[in-house]
Amino acid sequence: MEERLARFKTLLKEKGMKTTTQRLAILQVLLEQPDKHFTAEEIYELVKLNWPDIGLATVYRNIQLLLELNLIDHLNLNDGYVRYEIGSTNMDDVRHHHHHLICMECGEVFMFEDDLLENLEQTIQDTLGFVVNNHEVKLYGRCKNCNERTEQV
Amino acid sequence: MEERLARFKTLLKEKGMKTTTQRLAILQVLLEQPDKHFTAEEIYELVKLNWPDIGLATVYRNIQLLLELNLIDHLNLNDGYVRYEIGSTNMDDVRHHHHHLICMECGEVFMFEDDLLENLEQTIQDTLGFVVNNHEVKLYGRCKNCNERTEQV
DNA sequence: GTGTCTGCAAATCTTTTGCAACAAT
DNA sequence: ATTGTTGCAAAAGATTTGCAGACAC
Repeated sequence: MEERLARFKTLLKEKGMKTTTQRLAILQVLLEQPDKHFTAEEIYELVKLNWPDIGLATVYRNIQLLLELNLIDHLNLNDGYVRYEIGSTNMDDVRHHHHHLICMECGEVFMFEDDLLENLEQTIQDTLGFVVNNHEVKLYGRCKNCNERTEQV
Repeated sequence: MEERLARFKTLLKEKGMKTTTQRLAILQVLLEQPDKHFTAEEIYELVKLNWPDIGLATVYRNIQLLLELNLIDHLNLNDGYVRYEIGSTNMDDVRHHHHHLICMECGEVFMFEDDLLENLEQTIQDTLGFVVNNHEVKLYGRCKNCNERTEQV
């Protein structure tokens, strides 16, 4: 957790950018709950708890920065908000493909890791000449809790 | 192609809704180019060619309707627009899972059919109790054309 | 004729941008 | 001291909504 903050500071220095309290606070919020998917507004509210003077525009600008530095990923659930979560790429550049299970009943989002698509990607490359760099998988359905609740009726 | 229009009219009648020229024109645009992914604005422009008085709000309202009737699907490329395409569910309720290959160089979107995820869905159901109804897969990379163009440099 | 639908304009809502003050190096 | 960054307010841009007139049935 701390290594990510340190890495962030290094990256900023390399790019001639400044290490501000707001920047660190925003990344910290994402780091603290790695399985959450926050909207910009939610990040704003959380940072405000410790830093009441932060502006929403600052949150947006720094989310953009964190995306460019590949420290966070974005997730679109098609509900009008873009959500953000701590990135999946480690320092050793091993990308853990994690995907999302979205419950259509309660809206909860679960994550799971899987590299099953690698065969498919090779097939696509061989047959279509399309080289796949990254993928995004979302599975929609009903989660365990919601299923159990229904069964009891 | 015509059967879809007929089906649309039937569905409208069943719901006590009216068959308007605008509604048919919008669906027609989507039907005519099933491998395109139009934004609302693009649909609006295309319908205007034959029906210059249509309003953008009407396009949005009827896209919503077509989504609810499951006649079209939406696609989000994270560029600020939602795109729409003719749905994948046939009259016989067989869902052809088609996914999207998005070229990060030229922006072109290709489609491919695949049901490889069915094993995975069963595994998820068995291990997590999450029942998957639908899925969305996007693969990002570089298309054949863009790869060939680079090789020649 | 009745009730839905349309086009227009205004409103909404998320995200971006301009700018003067401010803070990090 | 210099230059990037912030907070605020205004702008932008996609989508939605209210309403009076128009159209389908």
